[in-house]
Amino acid sequence: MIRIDYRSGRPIYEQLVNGFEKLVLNGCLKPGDQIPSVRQMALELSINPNTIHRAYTELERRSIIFSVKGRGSYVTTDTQLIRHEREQNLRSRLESLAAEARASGMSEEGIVSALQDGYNGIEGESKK
Amino acid sequence: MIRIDYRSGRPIYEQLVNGFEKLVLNGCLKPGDQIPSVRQMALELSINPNTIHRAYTELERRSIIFSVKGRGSYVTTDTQLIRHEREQNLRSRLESLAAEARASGMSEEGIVSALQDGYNGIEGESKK
Amino acid sequence: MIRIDYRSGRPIYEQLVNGFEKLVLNGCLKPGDQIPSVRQMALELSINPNTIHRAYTELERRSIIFSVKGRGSYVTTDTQLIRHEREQNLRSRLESLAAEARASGMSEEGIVSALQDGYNGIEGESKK
Amino acid sequence: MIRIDYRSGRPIYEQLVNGFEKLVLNGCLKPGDQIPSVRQMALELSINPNTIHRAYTELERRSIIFSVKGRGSYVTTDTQLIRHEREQNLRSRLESLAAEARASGMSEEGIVSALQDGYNGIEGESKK
DNA sequence: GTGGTCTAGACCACG
DNA sequence: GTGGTCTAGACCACT
Repeated sequence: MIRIDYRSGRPIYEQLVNGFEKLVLNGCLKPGDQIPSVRQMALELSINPNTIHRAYTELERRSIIFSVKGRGSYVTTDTQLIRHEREQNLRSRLESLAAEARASGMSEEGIVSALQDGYNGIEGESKK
Repeated sequence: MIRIDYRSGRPIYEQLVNGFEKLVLNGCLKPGDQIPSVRQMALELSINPNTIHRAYTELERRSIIFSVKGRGSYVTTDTQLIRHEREQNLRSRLESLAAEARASGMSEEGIVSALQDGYNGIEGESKK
Repeated sequence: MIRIDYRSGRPIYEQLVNGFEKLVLNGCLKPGDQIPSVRQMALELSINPNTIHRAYTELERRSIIFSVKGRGSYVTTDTQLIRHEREQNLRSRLESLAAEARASGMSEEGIVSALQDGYNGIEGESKK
Repeated sequence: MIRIDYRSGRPIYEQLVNGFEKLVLNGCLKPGDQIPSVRQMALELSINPNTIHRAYTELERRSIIFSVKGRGSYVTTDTQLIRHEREQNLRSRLESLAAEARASGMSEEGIVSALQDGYNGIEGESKK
């Protein structure tokens, strides 16, 4: 479900948080879905349970999941929040892409035009 | 220089091609730079030389590098082409991001606004 | 179907690519036709399957054929593309013949006149 | 110097005649050059000397070579004739190419334009 | 030493 | 069965 890159230098718990966040925003994990228990996850990935726990705590802090003592952890049922998160996520990706495009000398008009092409479904073969 | 993810299922040669392409478009590899020889690369990554060669062949087909028998392989000196590729690359990423945003129900105005914020350097601490 | 000249020094895979390209532009292979499988071709010509595969890959890159995993390889159904390729092919042959004629001291008028004779069907028994 | 394709079905002597003709028109064989003796040629190619002889006879009939009893065979010194042959050769190739182009539906203007591009040295990369 | 071609044989995913 | 990827090792041409 989630793959960890141990050589990337990025903290494992951060990779877990981003991984789950992505799955939820994706729709791969739907509101109310139960996610694997800390122990199960630890076994699957051969990772210390404390690391998993730290990731789940952060996800709960962000209200992306909620945990019920003795039962397990579940994806938030607040679809409003998910939608909002998804939009925030897209916004930040758009912003940084735009910043990168600017740094590469691309004009604002060029950026907007590319964006509109994508929005209006001009199926230019993306680079894959 | 380039890291291969052996578990991703993506062909190694493809990861190599994309990796080098990124380094060149980045500017990490500059026009005229010599890139590691097929055999050296094979040793570094513990990959069969044929696989490296396949990647280099594809890169040469795309005019991103050129190879000289008995000498080695070099980044293209055609800065025009690099600039053009970089712009195409940004364009396609913008387009697919816009398409994804649309699929998530984001309005066109929202997209353009996020984009302008990024372009004009509003440094929203992006989450990732 | 295609004959390989092993003593020519030209790579086998290149001869295969040119051979198939010619058959398709000729019309000997029609849009949608299935071409022999990699293994069958390898047996027929007593050539390593990898070499055949390399040729097919290049043909697919040029959109002259397309391959379907588990099914086989087929001539492109894009007749537009075939027509365009055929014209490009003729153009480049005309250009290089004209360049050769010029190098041999033939006048431009002479070339155009020969060309018109051929176009208008003066069936001079050509020597070959 | 000349390679024979035994599987092509074209008579060997004809391949020899065309081969020598090409070498002379090329300039690879210059006026006055001695060409290999019938016996030497027969040994080199492992071909019956009679076949070689037949080819030489035809070449002599066309005045492309001349033979001196007891001495050997030589390329004609009549540069006028070579030039003329070369031009005839080019003419016939132009004619048949034009006929082929017409059969493929190419317009006369297109043909003439391609030809002029080649004549005036527009170095479009030829297809190789 | 370099890149380029070819062979041989393995394993996978697809149908 | 099909195509696709990868490995291993050979030989060549070039410098």
